[in-house]
Amino acid sequence: MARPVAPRGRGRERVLGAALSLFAEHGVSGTSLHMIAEALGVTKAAVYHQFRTKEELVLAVLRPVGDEITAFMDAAEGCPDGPERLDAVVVGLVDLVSHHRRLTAVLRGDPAVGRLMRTHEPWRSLTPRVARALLGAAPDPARRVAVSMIGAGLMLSGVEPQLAGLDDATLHRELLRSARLLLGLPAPAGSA
Amino acid sequence: MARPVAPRGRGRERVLGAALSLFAEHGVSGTSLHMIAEALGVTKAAVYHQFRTKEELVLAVLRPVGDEITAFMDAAEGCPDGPERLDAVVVGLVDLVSHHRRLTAVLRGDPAVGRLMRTHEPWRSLTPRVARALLGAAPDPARRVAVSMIGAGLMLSGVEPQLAGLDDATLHRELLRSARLLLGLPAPAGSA
DNA sequence: GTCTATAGATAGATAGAC
DNA sequence: GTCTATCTATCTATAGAC
Repeated sequence: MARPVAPRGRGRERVLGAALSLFAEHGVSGTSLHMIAEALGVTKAAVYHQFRTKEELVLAVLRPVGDEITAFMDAAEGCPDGPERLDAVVVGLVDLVSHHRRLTAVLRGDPAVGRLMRTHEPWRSLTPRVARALLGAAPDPARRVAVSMIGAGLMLSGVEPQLAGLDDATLHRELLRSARLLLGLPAPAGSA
Repeated sequence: MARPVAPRGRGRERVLGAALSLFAEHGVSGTSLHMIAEALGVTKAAVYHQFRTKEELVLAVLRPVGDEITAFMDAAEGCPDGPERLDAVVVGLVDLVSHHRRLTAVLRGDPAVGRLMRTHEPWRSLTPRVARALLGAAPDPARRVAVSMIGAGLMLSGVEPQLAGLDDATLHRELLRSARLLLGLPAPAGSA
């Protein structure tokens, strides 16, 4: 409709890349538009040409993660409730962290991002869906704590210096093992 | 020595309490001295009378946690290296989180605090001590991931909404169970 | 698409009166 | 110990030239 076909050229992607790097290092609140512009060798005004507000920029940075979560949640909710669906969600989250190691860390940690996610789609509806899938219908305290630890551990693993040396495949394998262990999920038949 | 006996009166404690609440809700970077002063019904200048800089205030807020970590690390390092020492450190950390539920969340998450801890004592020397005790001499990837998940899970549990309803004792029990599970530590004989 | 320039708000921090 | 007042720097955001 009113949306011009190609508002997202090369410039837009460059801004998103620089913003992600700086968000991961300094947090969203600790990153100014001046810092982003400086990293690109341009001025703030050039960044504002691509994104009308900082909020819009943050949401654009987070968007690939939201898309991927939506995709695997749609798929997981296709199978009946139970351990299989739970495992599918866990695998989806671990895939996500492996694909976007620095990006996922932006989600947790900064309360400003948390507020953004509580007020904007797709996060507003996505967050409860994921929580519900992991917790089940009537979670006991043990399950609540396990889910909390998995969420925190997955999201912060992208910026944990101790894990920086691990390659994606190793990180994926060990995160999945730990998450399944916490949830009491058996390793599937095909795994080593 | 040169330290006057009572620089820390009631006013100082009030500032620390308000700062902690706001740090836990908005993060350190997201909390201004104006917000702290407003919560106390005073002006910024009154806060600056108690703490010369924001950095000094943040370090003062974190101090009780540093003291407690120092104490249990000193005790744990008294016993020989091995599963017993490891378990002692884990118990110390879980105790800590239960004692200072909101406070521990300030430690992780905000990169500004991370930088502060890398440059100021006791954190500068304390952080590697804890990491070394949890990781052991030659940690494999599995151990690294488990330790990372424990660290993230413990520290963020204080602000996780899903856990807000749990009382301290329940939180303590379940965090300890999960942490031991991840590390392959057997529950001690006396536990239920 | 990028720039200069600037507005308006707010940050951390200080000076000095009471 | 708290205040008013102020400084300086930086923040988000906008206007308008090139």
